[in-house]
Amino acid sequence: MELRHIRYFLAVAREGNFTRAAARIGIGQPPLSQQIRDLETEIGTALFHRVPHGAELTEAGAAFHDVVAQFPDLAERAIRAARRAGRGETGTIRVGFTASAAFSPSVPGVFRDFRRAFPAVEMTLEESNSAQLVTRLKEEQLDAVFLRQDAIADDGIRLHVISSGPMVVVLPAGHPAAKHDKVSLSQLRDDALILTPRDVGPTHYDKVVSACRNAGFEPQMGQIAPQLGSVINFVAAELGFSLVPKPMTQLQANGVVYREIDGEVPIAELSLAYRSNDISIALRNFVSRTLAAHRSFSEPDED
Amino acid sequence: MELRHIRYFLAVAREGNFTRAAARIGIGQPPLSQQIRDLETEIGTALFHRVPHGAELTEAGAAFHDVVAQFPDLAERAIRAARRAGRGETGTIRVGFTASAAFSPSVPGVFRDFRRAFPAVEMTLEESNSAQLVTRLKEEQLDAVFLRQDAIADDGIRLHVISSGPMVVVLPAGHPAAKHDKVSLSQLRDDALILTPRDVGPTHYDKVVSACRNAGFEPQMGQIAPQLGSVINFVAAELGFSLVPKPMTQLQANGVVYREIDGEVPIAELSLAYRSNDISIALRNFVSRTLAAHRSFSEPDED
DNA sequence: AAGTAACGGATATGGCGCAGTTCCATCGGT
DNA sequence: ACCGATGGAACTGCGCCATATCCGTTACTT
Repeated sequence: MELRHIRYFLAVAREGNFTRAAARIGIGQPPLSQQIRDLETEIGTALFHRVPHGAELTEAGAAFHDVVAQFPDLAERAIRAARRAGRGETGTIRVGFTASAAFSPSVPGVFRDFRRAFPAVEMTLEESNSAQLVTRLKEEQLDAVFLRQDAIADDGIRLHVISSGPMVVVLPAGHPAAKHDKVSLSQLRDDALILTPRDVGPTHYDKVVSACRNAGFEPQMGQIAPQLGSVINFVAAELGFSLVPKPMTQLQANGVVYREIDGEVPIAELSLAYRSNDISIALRNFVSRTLAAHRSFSEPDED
Repeated sequence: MELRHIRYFLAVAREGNFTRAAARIGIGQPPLSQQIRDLETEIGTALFHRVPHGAELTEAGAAFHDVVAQFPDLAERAIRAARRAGRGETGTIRVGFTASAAFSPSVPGVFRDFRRAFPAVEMTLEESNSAQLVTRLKEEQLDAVFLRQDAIADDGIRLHVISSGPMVVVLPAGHPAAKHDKVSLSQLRDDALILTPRDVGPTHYDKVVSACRNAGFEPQMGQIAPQLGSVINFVAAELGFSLVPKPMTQLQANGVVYREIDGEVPIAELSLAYRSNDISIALRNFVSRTLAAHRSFSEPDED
């Protein structure tokens, strides 16, 4: 028995007449009659009761019909499912991001854009710190991560810098330097520097420490902030200052101000990282859309 | 796409290897490779990722597999359903019977036997009087009926007498004639005769009246009993006597005795009636089993 | 009532395309 | 170098479809 037999059977059942069914199918009435006869021989019982004006289903035919009626739709569904999967329109991708990446204007835009383009792809999001994101990426617990890092020392991971921008100073509102639109880092040589632990975000840590050294002073390490939100809170508590990527200015708090840096400005990169092997089609779509989106608005360079 | 393609696809998916799959199917590896290639061309996306040691499903292949994996079982189920229906192993039959038919030893046995032989046939049972059963049979509300009638004047209905037996007298325990093992009907010439209305069971009615006339007296019509159970109750109330088929003796009541008839004994037939056109296979099976069962124990004639 | 036409299914025959066989080349892994 | 696996090419046989025709039933006309 083939799907052809089922299609022919259903056509006759629907028309109640071999001749009309044959016309609808696009073959002649004699081969249709023969194909149904072959099917009845294979099954071993008549499916149609031939009458002068056509044919009616027998009880066996009705029982057969009850099961096979769904075949055409199922066959169509199987083909559509394969096609959609082949285009990456279905599947799952697990994306991680750091807190500061989330404040980037483009990252939420990428999520929104991708959901709209591929609503049937299940995209799960997970916020964590850079080090943990990289670990989970390597352990195949995540498929892609946005993080503020411009390199990952692992051949199995691809990393694209998708945007970059200046860092800014975040300091207490009552700080003398807060009166100025721009702040020279050297003005802060006597203040404590608040950072997240180096092991959770080494790239950011090292860039901030280098910026201070380039401004001529060794930073006095202040309170260690467990996460980014804590950095802002500690600054509000007048425990010191910090440097953050400019998009962080969205995170407003009482007693906190952001100021541009007068002098050499450290740059914060935003990157997309993913494993180089075993990329799903959905992930491939996600990466290419993300890179395309950032090519369109990351040129020319912002500063 | 045909079921052949699906069978081939599932075989490769299962084996992870075209050569082994071909061996399992019973064709060569090259035609299998070509058939899968044809399927992939029709769908428009690769279903397998060819690797040195065989083949793995792509995401499209996995999505396709999720839907088509059920096809072989569904195809088998359709064929089996058709075959069962063709053998009358499924379907519905609606059987009616009179109260006194139910007291026949064989009728419940027929129901039990048929249910065991064809558990998937839905058999519904309905008790009613003869006239109503015949009406419902003609109106296609019932498929077969057991009734105490030896003829039905309707060419569209087939009737088989499946058993017959003597009637017995039912009279009050205190009746003078109750002292004897056998009772001559003429002993009851002065007693009232209790019967169900003629229009609900004309055959029984006429046979009883004839029996009285053959015994030399015109019966005095007593209380009209709306149904058979009422007949026994009225006799218990000493309102008169009646004649019933012998199996009715199972219905015992205080103050009631059954006595065989001394002299010419009227006979009660039990018949199976059904329409002669449009017989379902399940009904055909039911009728043939009922007739076979009664041929085995209705010979020799009981009396 | 008889003859004729129309409708519908089934049988017979021939041809073309497809599925399967056989042989062999290529590639990757051991 | 050898082995296992896939895929290409040539060939063959079978199955599906088209065409012609027959048979049975029903409806219509005379």
